[in-house]
Amino acid sequence: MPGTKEEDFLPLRDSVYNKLRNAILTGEFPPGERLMEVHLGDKLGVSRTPIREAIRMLELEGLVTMIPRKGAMVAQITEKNMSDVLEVRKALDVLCVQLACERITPEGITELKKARDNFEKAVATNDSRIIAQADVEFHNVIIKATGNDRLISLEDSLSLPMYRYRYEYIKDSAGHDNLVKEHRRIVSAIEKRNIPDASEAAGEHIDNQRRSIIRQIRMDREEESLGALYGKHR
Amino acid sequence: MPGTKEEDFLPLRDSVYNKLRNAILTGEFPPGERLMEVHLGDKLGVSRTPIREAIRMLELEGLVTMIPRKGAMVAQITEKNMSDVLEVRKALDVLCVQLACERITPEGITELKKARDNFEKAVATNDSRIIAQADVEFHNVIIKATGNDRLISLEDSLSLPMYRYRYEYIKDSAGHDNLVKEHRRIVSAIEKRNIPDASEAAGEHIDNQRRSIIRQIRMDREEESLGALYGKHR
DNA sequence: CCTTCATGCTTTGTATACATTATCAAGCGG
DNA sequence: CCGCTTGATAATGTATACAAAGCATGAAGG
Repeated sequence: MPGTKEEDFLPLRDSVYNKLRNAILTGEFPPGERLMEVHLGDKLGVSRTPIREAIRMLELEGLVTMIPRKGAMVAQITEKNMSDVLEVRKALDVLCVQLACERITPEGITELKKARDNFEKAVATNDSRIIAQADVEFHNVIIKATGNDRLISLEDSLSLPMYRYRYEYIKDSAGHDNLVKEHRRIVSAIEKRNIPDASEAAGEHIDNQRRSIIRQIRMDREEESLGALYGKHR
Repeated sequence: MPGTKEEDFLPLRDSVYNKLRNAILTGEFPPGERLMEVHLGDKLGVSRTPIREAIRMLELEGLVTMIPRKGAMVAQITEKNMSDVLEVRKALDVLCVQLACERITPEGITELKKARDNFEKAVATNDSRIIAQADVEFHNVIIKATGNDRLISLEDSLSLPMYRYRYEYIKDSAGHDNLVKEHRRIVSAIEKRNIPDASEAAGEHIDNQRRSIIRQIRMDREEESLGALYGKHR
């Protein structure tokens, strides 16, 4: 009884996809790591076919880069790259709260408040992992409230590349009070269906995230250069 | 010497992808058509493997729907679906012109004006195919001017589903004067780097498109019902 | 000593064979 | 006559075998 979940019922390619995605997001597979089909298939106990399909999915989400006849590697995280994603996400997050203002149902509002409270409880634990999880769920409630399926899937895939920085972002943000305040403001604006206020709050929320992530990337880069100086590379 | 282009050098999966995409966009494969791997492979003279990979790509772009263990079919176009896409595209198109206002180079402006003039010349021909092509190129200039790679690829894939309606949209829009006027306004606003004006113009541009496409979908649906009444189905 | 070409190994691209599952129809039973 | 079960069939899921291309290594020649 391996898997211990319903994992046994979903196709191998999805199972492989989940495993690879996790490995990338947690940093087990660092940027630049080559993804070789036979090797991975060997490691995961499946053939090349599901591996290939999983890698294709990851490519479309921007987590891996493929070069024809050369192979796939974990996508490099550049400042430009992340900046591009965040620019788009800002526009879409603002759209999300706007649509949520217009369309959220009373049940949705209840759910949203619950997610907000949940987040505050998570913050109290001071455990990055729990906080990150609660944060994702909070945003998912808003996104779902838009009722726009395309928007939902886009937000999902644009969030992925940043999860590699989520823990640091959570840890970093000096005192989580800011996050809590921002969430409260968003909830209150959506509840009052105040579109301008909600838009502004969502925009600032992303801007803060951007600042934190960009700083993190710059730190990583410096660390890397230092490592190179000391011959730690290779 | 088939292909007559460099098609012979790109992987089979990409070649298959292009062919299938075209067949869907031109309506040769109507919505609901099942895409069976063996059949397609037989028809195109390749094995199932490249077919599968091409279908996966099309799925990620929303042109086909896959159901595990059941197969793939050409995505149904519903009003909701198209409305969802257009809602997102409005936000992204507005973002495009905003960024273009900030970042476009003098060469970009020259190129933009050229694209605008080109479009007006295309309109003069009164040939839907030429007009549609010029319209796409005009928008591509703006999108490229943003310098945001992620935005570029997103716009690309969100435009695809609507190409199925592009010809009708072009034909439909009562006198193309409106389109010409809108393009002129956008160009002028970008040139002056007037973000509010550019945003408004881009927003209206999409709203017009939305109206036209929604109308078209409703007409299609009625036609379909009529066909059913007369027993034309199946 | 450097450059270049050839050769072999590694890896991806493609085809095909085998396994599994969903669908449909026919037959049996109520 | 209706419904359930069961089996045949056809399609997808997965594995593997074969082809071709890229890259590195090394040897030979200048």
